[in-house]
Amino acid sequence: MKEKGRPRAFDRDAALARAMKLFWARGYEGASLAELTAAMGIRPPSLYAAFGSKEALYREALDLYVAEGDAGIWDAIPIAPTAREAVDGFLRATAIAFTRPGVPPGCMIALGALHEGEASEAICRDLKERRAWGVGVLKERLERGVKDGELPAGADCAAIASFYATVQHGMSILARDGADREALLAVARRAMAGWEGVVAPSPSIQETNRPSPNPLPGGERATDLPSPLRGEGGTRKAGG
Amino acid sequence: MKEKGRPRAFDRDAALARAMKLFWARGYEGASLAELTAAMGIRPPSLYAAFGSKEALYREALDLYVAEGDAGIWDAIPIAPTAREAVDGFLRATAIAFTRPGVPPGCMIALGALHEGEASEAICRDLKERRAWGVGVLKERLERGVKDGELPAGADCAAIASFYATVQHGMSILARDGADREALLAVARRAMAGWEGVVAPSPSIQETNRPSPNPLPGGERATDLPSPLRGEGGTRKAGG
DNA sequence: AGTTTTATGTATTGAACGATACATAACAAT
DNA sequence: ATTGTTATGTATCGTTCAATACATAAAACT
Repeated sequence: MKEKGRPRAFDRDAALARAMKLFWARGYEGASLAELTAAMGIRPPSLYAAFGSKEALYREALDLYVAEGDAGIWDAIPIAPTAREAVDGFLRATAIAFTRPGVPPGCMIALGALHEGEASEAICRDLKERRAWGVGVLKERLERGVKDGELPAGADCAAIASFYATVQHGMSILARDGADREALLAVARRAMAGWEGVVAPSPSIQETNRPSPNPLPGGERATDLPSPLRGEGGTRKAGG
Repeated sequence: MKEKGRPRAFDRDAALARAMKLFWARGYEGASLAELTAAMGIRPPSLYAAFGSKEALYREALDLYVAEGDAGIWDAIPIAPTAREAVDGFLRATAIAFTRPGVPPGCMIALGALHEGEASEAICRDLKERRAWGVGVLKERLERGVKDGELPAGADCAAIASFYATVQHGMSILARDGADREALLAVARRAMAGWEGVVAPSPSIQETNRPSPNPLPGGERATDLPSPLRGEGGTRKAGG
């Protein structure tokens, strides 16, 4: 049975895909209604009738990105034969996905809205949760690797997952800087080249905890707040 | 000798520091003139008289960030006794700097303007160049490590530098997600735990190049463009 | 045919954007 | 005191923002 009323004159899915690519390229705030409607080939009332609001459109765009825009980066992780191959495949797929011709470089979820006060706060939270979801996917596969005896019993799977997710997030910025596929694959290879050390338990004690005398004169600068950063309270002068 | 005319009634350096922190927290486009003037305690004409424009203010804010806002993350790299300690100190300093109380989490340069079409294009380029500068600092220290015999002769210093810079960029996003200092230090430790593998020549051949049968059915998804992403040309209907 | 329902195009809304005009205030030089 | 110069505060400028009012068009239902 058909719908009542005048039928929609545009392809909703196609318009959504166009919107997704624009949000992907420009971020949530960076994509204006004028640009969106132009890219989607429709006028504002059609957009609002079909999607509700800019924010609702963005959420649908995010869902579409997860479903079809990320090239299945995460799909192979749970079913990879080993944790190592899971992470390796994940990073390789990332390098390829972030440099596909015809779509914006980098990850829509990693780059979508990184500044506080930006977007609708709810969108920032949504993106953050989706990033956390990715870490969880990695973590679960790593934990299975421990159960399988592939990884050492004391491996900190949450920390390992966080590390590789961090590498992947950095690859988004690398891609935005114009790095080509080979450059991203090189990063992926190097991340995997460190695998044995990364998955080893307590890398802090095992590898990197020599007292390490800070060679910089005034070595506490990294913890102190330099003068221009200290002032916090309002020093406003002569109220209006 | 004093200046002619009415003297400035506000502390230019303090106002710039306030502007820097707001740009740092919100990004270039995310910081509005209204917010900036409120944070700086001045009115728009004073801002334009003292700094010229929002863009010029941002450039000065960037310079201030590099001079005093990044907690000297890069300063120790050239003078560290070994390349390994240089990178280790760099990542540790990053973890500390990105989680300092009182300043926004993450890096102003990494997060400042990541979307195309955003900002003034020139600012995107400026930030990109500053990121490339950081990679260069790492690369030069690594090359000295090769000369010193600390690193293997065939080490690809540019690729190693790119890898660790990528990790650092990812740490900005991790910090924006609210990760605490210990979480960032854990990432830094794991990045260093993989050091031996990362700096080894040709990690692709040595470690990670087994044929790796893609376990995902339809394994080419990562290279194909799924249907919603294919349409590129304008299919606009019934022009206005 | 007439009513109901939904979609579209034109035009516009109030708010926020970056940036200024203008009169006045505060200094140096004369 | 007068002039020249720079800074400040008030009040905007024109533009763009996300979002709609309204009349019309195109379908289903009666």
